[in-house]
Amino acid sequence: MTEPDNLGALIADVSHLLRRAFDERARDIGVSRPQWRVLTMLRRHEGINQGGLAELIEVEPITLCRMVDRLQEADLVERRADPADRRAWRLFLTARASALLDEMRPLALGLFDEAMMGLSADERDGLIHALARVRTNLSRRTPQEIMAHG
Amino acid sequence: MTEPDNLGALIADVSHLLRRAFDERARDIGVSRPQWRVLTMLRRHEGINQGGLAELIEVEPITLCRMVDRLQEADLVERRADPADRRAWRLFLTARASALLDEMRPLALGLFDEAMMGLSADERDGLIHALARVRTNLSRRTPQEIMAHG
DNA sequence: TGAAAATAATAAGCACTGCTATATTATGTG
DNA sequence: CACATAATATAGCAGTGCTTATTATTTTCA
Repeated sequence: MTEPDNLGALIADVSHLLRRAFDERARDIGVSRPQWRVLTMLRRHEGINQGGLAELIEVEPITLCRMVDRLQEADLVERRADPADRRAWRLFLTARASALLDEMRPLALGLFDEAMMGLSADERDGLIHALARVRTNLSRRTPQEIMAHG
Repeated sequence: MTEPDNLGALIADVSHLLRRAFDERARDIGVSRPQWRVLTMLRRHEGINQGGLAELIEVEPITLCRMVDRLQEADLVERRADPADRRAWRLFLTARASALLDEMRPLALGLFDEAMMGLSADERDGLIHALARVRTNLSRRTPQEIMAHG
């Protein structure tokens, strides 16, 4: 019964549909999926600098820089001067961002539950395990780094 | 060994990494992942009109309209007047697009193979099956439509 | 039959992703 | 001290995908 389906089309479709579904639900909150990636990663690494965070989410430093511009503009991220390195900013979530992440959490859980509807617990585990492997395969970071930081 | 990983972060990461990997490899060819979605879908439905194709790839008509603008500009898609409905365009791949899809094929297969490296045949089947289910869950189209058209 | 409703495509404009190439400033090393 | 390197930023490009509104055409039904 498995479709003779092409993994490429499948992941392209799923990622498109998931983005749409996420954005629909998050519209009132006003955060995109990539921004949410930044915020959740930052929550686990408050005080990190931009280069480090860029590496964690695997975008170019300039890309993160501009995302942070917008997140700062939206009062979600705060840049504080690094006392030890005058070139660098240290990044922090604002209170507003923490509140927003709390607000989004049930929304996200609901969405992912909806996405996995009809899959057994074993199938869900298998999916998550397989995706984690795919992530490792495509990442430029080492598996250890991913395990350790997200 | 399964990570206590959040499906949302996982799919967000995988879809980001896959986009990056795809775009890197497709750069010389000059087609983005969403454009490739349009072209491969169109190959199976030549002569369809814009509204129909928009529905198949699940974007708004205006979104597809602008994608077709660019694809037409790049000599990849041709708009022909519909003899039966003067409001509508019928869409066709150009010879250049067919050649390009042929060229991309091994590239895409290689990428997806790299993405699934280390997964057994059973795990790959499971992944594809689970993703197909997720796609159905998130789609606005009926499962029958998806099965029938892609 | 002829006015109203629906449909196909598009225009204008917004916010965003993510990139390359380059510049600025600061740090560290031989 | 000079030079390489690092952290960030500016400018500009091409693209996604949306909302709202407009034009032309076709369909519906009173």
